[in-house]
Amino acid sequence: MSLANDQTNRPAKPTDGELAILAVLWQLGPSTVRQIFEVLSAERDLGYTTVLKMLQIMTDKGLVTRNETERTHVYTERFSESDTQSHLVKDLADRAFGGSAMKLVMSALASKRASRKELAEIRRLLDEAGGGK
Amino acid sequence: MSLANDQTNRPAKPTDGELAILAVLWQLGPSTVRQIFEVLSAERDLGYTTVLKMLQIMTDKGLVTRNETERTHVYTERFSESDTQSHLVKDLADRAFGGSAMKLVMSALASKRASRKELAEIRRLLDEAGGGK
DNA sequence: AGGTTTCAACGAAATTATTCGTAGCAGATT
DNA sequence: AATCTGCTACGAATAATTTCGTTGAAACCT
Repeated sequence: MSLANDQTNRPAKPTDGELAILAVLWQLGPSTVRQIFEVLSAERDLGYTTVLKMLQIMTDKGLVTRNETERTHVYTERFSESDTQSHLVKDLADRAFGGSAMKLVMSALASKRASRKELAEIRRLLDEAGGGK
Repeated sequence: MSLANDQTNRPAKPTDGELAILAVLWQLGPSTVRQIFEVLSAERDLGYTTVLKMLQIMTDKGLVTRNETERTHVYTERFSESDTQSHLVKDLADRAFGGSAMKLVMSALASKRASRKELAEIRRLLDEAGGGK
């Protein structure tokens, strides 16, 4: 049996380049290489085939799926935005906050400004979390 | 003039390996290669000279400083734990949360459990943030 | 003094990530 | 049909990161 392309489990943390592509998919939804290239190349200088290659690698790793029914392939994120975000937060908490997501939260709150709506949402989540005790 | 070892500005985001070393420095304070090696090698398999080399690189990058007055050098973090953490949080917010640290906070709160003391601390920070409005 | 241990420096190999040129195919245009 | 355009596949170059073996010097111990 082949070992590549198995990908039943969540793949390793996306690299910076991969995350940049995922972020575009979160914005646009399922997209072609060209659509992703247009967004990314507006911000920084990179070639079309670079994006293509990365998407091929991400497909191998299982980070995205590819619809090949049309000649122009369409790529879709394999894991939801919030799911991936949670994993990234947990990873950072593990590596930089001794495993404490709450310390991470406090660090973020200590330096950042929040809108009224965001503050209300945070309080709500806080009440939920506190209610379980 | 030499370009290496200038390092007046904050260096780029530490790599995963570098962050692992910084985390040990946060735990132990100024440390020798051997001390750091002992901590890291307990968790994963790596050689002494690997740690040494990384610390030499981190010194070049300006992530740590080195005291060479004794034969056994002593390494110290160049930026504080909380400063580095803030930068990492901001970086993740930029890359994975469209620049919103508050979305990051909400993601962390949505999936994590907090202790009573942590919740109280978060509420306090929240009140401070809200008070400015 | 001679042998052993501990250390920093260095170079380089191995691994992982990023970048893109080239080739070939398919569909559209002339 | 010949040409042009847009696409995927592939290989490979480059860059960044991680790894560690070897060397030589300093400190330590008979």
